[in-house]
Amino acid sequence: MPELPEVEVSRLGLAPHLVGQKLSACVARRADLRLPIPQDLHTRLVGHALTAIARRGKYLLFHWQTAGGWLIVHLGMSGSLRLVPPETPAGAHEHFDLCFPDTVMRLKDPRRFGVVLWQEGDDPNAHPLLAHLGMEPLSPEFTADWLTALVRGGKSGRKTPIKPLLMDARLLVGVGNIYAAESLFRAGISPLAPADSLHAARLAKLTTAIRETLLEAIKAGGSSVRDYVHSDGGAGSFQLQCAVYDRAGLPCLQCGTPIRQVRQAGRSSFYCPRCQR
DNA sequence: AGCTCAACCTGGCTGC
DNA sequence: TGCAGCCAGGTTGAGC
Repeated sequence: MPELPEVEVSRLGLAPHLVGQKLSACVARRADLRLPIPQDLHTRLVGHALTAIARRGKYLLFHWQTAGGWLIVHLGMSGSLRLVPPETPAGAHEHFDLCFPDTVMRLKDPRRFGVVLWQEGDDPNAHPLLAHLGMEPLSPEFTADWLTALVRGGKSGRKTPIKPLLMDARLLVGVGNIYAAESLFRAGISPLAPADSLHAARLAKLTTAIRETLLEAIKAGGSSVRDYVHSDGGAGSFQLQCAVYDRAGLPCLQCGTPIRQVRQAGRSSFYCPRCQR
């Protein structure tokens, strides 16, 4: 589930309940997810108050100022976080807890592609997994000029299809398979279009489309933030209507042409062959 | 340098 | 009903 909007919605839902609270326990029910879970988190963090929850790309960053570092959480493909009452028994695939006096933040991740890490010091971006991350699409620096320079970059421009380029976290963070597809539809650009074949005006449109798609998804999730964080069902509560993603063979909402599905860089892409060129 | 692909896991759906 | 096969919202490192 988790692309940038889902991570941001989680952050918005968790922060009011957790920031300022003192940690009473930290529980890891297994030694690793995609990577090992640091074993000394309990010792490091118990008794310290959570200072803030930030986000970089799809990473959630829990700042512990008095403990002198950051707890880094990535939800992978199947991860979700929710708040449960203390003493709630952990169910299947619920691998990690941050326990506070009044509530427990519980990480569930069936596929275990997620990550729980510790970064010492003031700068979470010093962590090797964060150090090479690209542009934040919701930052003011994400502009048509930036994207144009990116696709024109290198010796001869980037020939790669635009969709895998958008999903390359070293270039641009937070845009996964769903939002790449939806943004390209909104911009009227085929996912197959070679990146450097797109003129500035179309890239400007794409920049806007990406920002708007992400913001609308956050807003849609935001209206149900409490449900998301508190519900047992968890991740299902996002209301965003997809125009193309997972709609292979169904009529385009704009022109009625059947939505086409192709494979790019090992991932499914969905697009309208008439609306997107 | 730039791009594609396999691998990491489990669960859910489809089709025989 | 059972089971094999395939697919899934991410990321990394290897290989071409």
